[in-house]
Amino acid sequence: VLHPMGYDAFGLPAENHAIRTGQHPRDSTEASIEEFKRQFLSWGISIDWTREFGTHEPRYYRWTQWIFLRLFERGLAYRDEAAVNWCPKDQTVLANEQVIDGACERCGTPVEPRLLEQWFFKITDYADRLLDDLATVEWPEHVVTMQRNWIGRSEGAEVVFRCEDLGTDYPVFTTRPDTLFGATFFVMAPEHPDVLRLAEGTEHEEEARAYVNHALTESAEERGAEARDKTGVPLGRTVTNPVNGEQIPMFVADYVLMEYGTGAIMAVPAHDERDFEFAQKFGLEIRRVIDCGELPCTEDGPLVNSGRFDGLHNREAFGQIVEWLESEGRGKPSVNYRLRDWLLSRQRYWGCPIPVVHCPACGIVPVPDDQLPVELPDVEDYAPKGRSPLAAAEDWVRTSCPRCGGEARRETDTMDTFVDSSWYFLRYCDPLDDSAPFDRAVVDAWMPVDQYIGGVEHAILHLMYARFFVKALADMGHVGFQEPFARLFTQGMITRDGAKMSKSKGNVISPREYVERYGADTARSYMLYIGPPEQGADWSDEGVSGINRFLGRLWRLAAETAERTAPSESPVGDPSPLLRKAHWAIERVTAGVRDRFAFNTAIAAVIELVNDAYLQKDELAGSDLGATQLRFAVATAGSLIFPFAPHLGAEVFEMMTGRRVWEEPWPEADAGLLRADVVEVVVQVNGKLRDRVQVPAGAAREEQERIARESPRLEQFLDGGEIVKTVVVADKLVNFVVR
RNA sequence: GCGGCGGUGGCGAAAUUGGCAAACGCGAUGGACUCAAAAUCCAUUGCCCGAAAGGGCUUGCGGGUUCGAUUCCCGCCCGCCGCACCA
Repeated sequence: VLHPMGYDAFGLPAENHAIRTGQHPRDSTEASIEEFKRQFLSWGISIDWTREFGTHEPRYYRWTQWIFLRLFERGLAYRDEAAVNWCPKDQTVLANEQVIDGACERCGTPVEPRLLEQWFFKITDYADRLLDDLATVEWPEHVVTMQRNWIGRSEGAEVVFRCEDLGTDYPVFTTRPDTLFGATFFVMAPEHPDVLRLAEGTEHEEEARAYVNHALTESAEERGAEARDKTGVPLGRTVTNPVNGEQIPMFVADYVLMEYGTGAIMAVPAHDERDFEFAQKFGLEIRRVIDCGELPCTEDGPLVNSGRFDGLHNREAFGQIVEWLESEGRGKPSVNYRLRDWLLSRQRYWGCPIPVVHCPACGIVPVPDDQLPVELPDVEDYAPKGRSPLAAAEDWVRTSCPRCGGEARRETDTMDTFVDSSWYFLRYCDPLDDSAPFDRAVVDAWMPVDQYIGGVEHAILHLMYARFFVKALADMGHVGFQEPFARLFTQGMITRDGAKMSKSKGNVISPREYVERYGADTARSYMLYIGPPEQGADWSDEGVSGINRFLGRLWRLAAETAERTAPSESPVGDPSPLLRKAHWAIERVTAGVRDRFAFNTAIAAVIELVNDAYLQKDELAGSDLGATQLRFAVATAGSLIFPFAPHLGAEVFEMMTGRRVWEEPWPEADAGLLRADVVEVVVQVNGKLRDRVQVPAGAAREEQERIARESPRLEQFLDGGEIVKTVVVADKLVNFVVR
């Protein structure tokens, strides 16, 4: 098992903290890392420290830049002007994935649209593979669903509507080509470049201009507000519906989005709720073309009012209409995605510099590999101002063009931190390599990660970006696998009074306090005992004392046993109930941890073992045979609790055996001792519990039924009725069905 | 609206494949030890009726399948999370 530790150190939170406290982000980041490390050590967590690194170290980000250049060479990193999400508080651009309900993920400020030159990764090229390969990983269903929805693949058709007045063609994307005969109007997004040109010279020109201007100033949040009334303005033009030649009116309306499809739609009010609402408001024709339910209806059914396709089921008409359009040159099958390219440039200081220079003669020129890393320079003022603070480092910015040698300027944007974290797991495999990001043979040996663990908050962002990086690296031959994380476990979050812990809310529980008060063993065990790890929990102090008491009990039991009994080899003689319990606990802990991450019930099993030992210790300590079994049981409790409470577990084990638990193999349950000789069998009448009887384990069905039938308490419940059926479950239960 | 997860004692929770509902812990109550307290140890603790023996009820609500349902199916209610005018 590779057990590394590292720090995703670049980024906005680190920088904002530094600005607030007036320190250089490097200093505050490194101080935080020291504190983290000190805590990990005090918790007694086993980590391979030879592999430790931070993503802010030049030795690491040199290779982040190297990967960027490889993506650039393949056209997977490109620069483009785009309407982007701008956070006015953090003074930076955000990725789509970092905009939550129209607000900045980091600070909650509503984002504004801005048109800027930015760097993008072409993740959309991988949309289909990112979607299809979800079938090859063992991930929780909800995470797979979230990724699938985020990619948002829709199959449909592109259909061309022609505006005869201007002589221009407008393609639209539709998932419902079967409803084309019901298209009674046409709508464009306010951002569509042709909108104002279309309205020009018509009676609606002024109105359209005002509408577009207003729409462009609105934030995504305002515009996307739920249950908002449909608005729009006619453009005074028509387009031709290609299936029937009808002239249908054009509108501009903000319910159509420029980012999706072509920024224009055909509207079928009879079979689309949004178009229906718009048509009602503007008094437009609503024409039914599918015989389904009450309008608007999106159900299936036979076509009507659809010319020669009448009577055909809409699912069949779907393909036939597209085929016909294609033969006429007015349409073709098409696939659309919700996924957008990944905007990776940030106008901030504390990030990995983008390794390119801008040359007046050669344009954008990549920095050659042998000049990497492009080191982040120290600047006086790194507070955000809308352009990157690096632009102020004039000495650093001015450079020569690697291609022509002339004067050039460095790129001053830095990378989104998600770039840094998209390949760190590869570096963990080979962290000391200074000649390459990693050696392919080493990475291929370790990867993919057999068991990845993280919070659901990474379901889309990190987990999508890392998958994209691995696929791109695989295509370039740098790695020999397609998916980075074979199995995923999403642990829950520990909240405080139902809220996420945060310094600004002042509701942070520091583990340090508990380590100091109770010791690391109690703090660790309690965290794991509080509930199932996938579920998360609200923190409460109630219960910490229970675990602390238990560990104290185990300690005193070991001390007393060491005093009262002599060291011995493995237990011999007839098994006591305690010896059986010890093997039962081995099985519970082993299977629970291995198969289900059921740490809470694993700890409960060890508690049961210790409780039983308390009740049986006086009896067992009295005989030589019993003493060996008692020692074994206590030593077993020590080794089973070792993964959770390592300090105490190791001490207990050593007191009982004189050996070091971490040098021993994990205990194995003796299958023979897991099965009792006599089992308690439940006796039911009509499914109701009426008695319990002792039956030899593994008894024949007839034998088990006979013993149950002889139960003295049974008679009153049979009450003279006739037994019509008897259900026997071996070693468990007998149910008499009485009429 | 769509998708996902969840709802079990006073509380955190457990129940492996449809087979004893509530393991384990917290809290509470009683007892032992102590001058006393803390710590520790022992016992009781789902709800209702009953002096007890015993009986009845109980996994958000209503149905269903089954000898038997916390578990499977159908229909609701509530909570949390994600997406959301995606054509």
